[in-house]
Amino acid sequence: MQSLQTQTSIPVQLSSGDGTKSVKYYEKENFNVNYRMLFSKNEADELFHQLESNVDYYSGDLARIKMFGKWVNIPRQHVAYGSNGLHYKFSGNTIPAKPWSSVPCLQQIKDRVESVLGVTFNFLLINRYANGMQYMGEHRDDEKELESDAPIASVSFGQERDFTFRHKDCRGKQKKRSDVPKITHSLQHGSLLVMNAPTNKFWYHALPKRSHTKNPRINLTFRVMKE
DNA sequence: GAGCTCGCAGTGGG
DNA sequence: ACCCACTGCGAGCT
Repeated sequence: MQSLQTQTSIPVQLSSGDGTKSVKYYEKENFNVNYRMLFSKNEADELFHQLESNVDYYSGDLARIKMFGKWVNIPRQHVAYGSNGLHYKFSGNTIPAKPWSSVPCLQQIKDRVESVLGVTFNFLLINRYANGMQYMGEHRDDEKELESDAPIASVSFGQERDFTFRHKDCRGKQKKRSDVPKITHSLQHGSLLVMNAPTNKFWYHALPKRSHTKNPRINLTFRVMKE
């Protein structure tokens, strides 16, 4: 495990280009995030293909959220998997988890993540961004049913996209502080990004629009839910 | 390379 | 966690 202490650079950069080593970002300001490649190019290509062929995303009511009193369609596709009757509550909606066995390659990916991290996950949210116009706005994963001490493991396939972090005190017109840098990092095909506690209490994250980007990205976030 | 313009990216507030 | 309005900026062009 290679680690990198970054004090000042904006955005934070990877220290190694070979793609096989883990990179740890600075732990100032309660930011504790690791990034590494998890699958070879060939493995990632194959898994991306299998996910594209076998994952059925939610539609209709399960693809909507309520925000500021208005129901809107999410600007991406999503679906959840997990053990026995778990579900995911956010923005006024409740997303049920399908069984792991509905898509054969999920267990393989889960096994790889768990063996690398030494953590057992019971829930998976898959988000698919068909192109650069699809995105996810800034938010924290603060659902009550998430085990808040457990890491969140985010595996990426397909189109490389930027991912951003912003400290909670550096938002809004009357922000409390402006001295904490915004962090931008690219998520590569076959990579693993791990958000460790307490990052999610202090930092918002987003997958911003990239209007020139044409190709789809699939993201799998493994979580630990209270059962 | 200065100036312009138009689209994109970022932000804030509902 | 979205949508919209607004702003600043920068790539591309002349």
